[in-house]
Amino acid sequence: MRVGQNPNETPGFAPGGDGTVGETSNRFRHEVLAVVFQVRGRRLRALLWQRARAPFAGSWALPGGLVGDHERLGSSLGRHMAAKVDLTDVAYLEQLETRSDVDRDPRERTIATAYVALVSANLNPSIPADTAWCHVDELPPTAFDHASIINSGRERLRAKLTYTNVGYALAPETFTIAELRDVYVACLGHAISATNLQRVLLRRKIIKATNDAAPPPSSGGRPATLYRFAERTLLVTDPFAVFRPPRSLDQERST
Amino acid sequence: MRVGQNPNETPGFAPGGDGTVGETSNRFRHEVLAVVFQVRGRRLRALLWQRARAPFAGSWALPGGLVGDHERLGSSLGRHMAAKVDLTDVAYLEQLETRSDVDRDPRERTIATAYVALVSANLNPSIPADTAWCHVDELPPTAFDHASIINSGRERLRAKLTYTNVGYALAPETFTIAELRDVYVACLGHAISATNLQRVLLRRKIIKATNDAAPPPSSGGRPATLYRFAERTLLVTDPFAVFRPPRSLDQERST
DNA sequence: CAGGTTTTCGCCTTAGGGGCGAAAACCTGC
DNA sequence: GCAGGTTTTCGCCCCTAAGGCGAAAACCTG
Repeated sequence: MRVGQNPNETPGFAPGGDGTVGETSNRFRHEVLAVVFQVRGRRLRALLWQRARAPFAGSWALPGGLVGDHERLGSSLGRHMAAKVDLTDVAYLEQLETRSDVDRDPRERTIATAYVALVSANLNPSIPADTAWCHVDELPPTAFDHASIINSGRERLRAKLTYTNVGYALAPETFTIAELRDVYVACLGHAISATNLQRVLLRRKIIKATNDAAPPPSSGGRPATLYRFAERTLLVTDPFAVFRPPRSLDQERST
Repeated sequence: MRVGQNPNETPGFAPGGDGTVGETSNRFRHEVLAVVFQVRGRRLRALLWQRARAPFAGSWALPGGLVGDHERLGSSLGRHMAAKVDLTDVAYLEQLETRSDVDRDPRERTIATAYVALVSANLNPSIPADTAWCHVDELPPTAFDHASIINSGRERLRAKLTYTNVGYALAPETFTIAELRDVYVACLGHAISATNLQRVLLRRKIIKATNDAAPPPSSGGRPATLYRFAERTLLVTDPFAVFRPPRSLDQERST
């Protein structure tokens, strides 16, 4: 699979100019942005708010804001996100990337560091009137480079879902395999066999069965076992055993 | 495998203070740093330079520098790196992460965006007198938070080496399996069977044999076939077929 | 209790990776 | 030229992870 060039990476850069021409300040506004994902109605959605003022009045933007003088990026993000969503609902947060296009903000040059945040599917946090959970496949008109950032976030989420247990941050505390499948399908964008998902996640010891079962729907059916994630901190399952330390192989780290 | 908490991630943030107290400027110095990796003498090494002036005089630091008013991060990095290494030698560049500790620079608050750069093992670029290729397992005293950044870079490199073809940026144009094995061993830090490496990389179509062979060493031995990477742009090989689109499975993306 | 529905389990197949050990292809020294 | 040493390559077999499918289990309603 060929990977699209991330607009943030610059493999073929040129030494270019001096960078320090004329009167320079070399100080920049810095903002933090959050791509807050949640699965609602079997769709992957991102939290956006509608801008009232220029630039991009009427367009939808990621929650975030300017970094304060004595703030770290993470805590600044927390401060700004608190205005849009209950912070206790954010089960996972990870730095995504930093965007530096000179004119990404038409008012003044602003460097942005984006994060990915995940909210469990069962939560329904109260959000301000100007915000909405937008289906990532049918985004409304977006402001700045936020659409591109959302796409980066989706890619990150998709990747992490396949080789880590981040699902714990998206799924409810307990869930049936069918419900978990819906979460995975929404994030990955393609069909998944519930049978396989169950076997794989069980073998990897990522989820485990509880003693409870979910009541079957009114249409009948066998009651589904409730499962839960074994750990609620990030664990990665190494793929590709070639690149794992071998079980028995003479240590060839000669000097 | 449990993953250490990245110092950059702040899962349990608190809303905290206002961030905008007293006289605020909300403008920050921003620097770019490069973790330039190369495998030399069967060891993974990073390019560092020794600081002559305070702070951290005598300690070793990553190449980089301040971002100019009209520069993007990538081009700024190119400008600064050009002072330490020939840019045409950098075969791969990728943004790593952004550090924002308030006091990571004792002089003035400086936000740093780090990149990972890879240089082919066969190259021997001329570098200034104050720089050196430092073995990542035996780093000299380092300045700022650079040691921590180098470790993040190592982790990124290790991961990407296992599920992409980035090896093309570290290995020579053509190479024997034994030479390639040495590159992988240096980066991953553990023994690897040359037999397996060959089979796996060939099956994944990441490398392919040339018609040439390398002359055997004076000690004798069968001459080794020379291989080359099939592509010299980043390709990822998906692990975990569960999370791949199924070959045949009814599209369950019901609305 | 028959028929419908949903989940779960078991069996088999396929694919990717790992470990040998033999064979191939070169060297040097006698 | 040939024996012995060295390094690479290849073939054979095993193991683990994942996928497909169908039967069985466990519920519902009428």
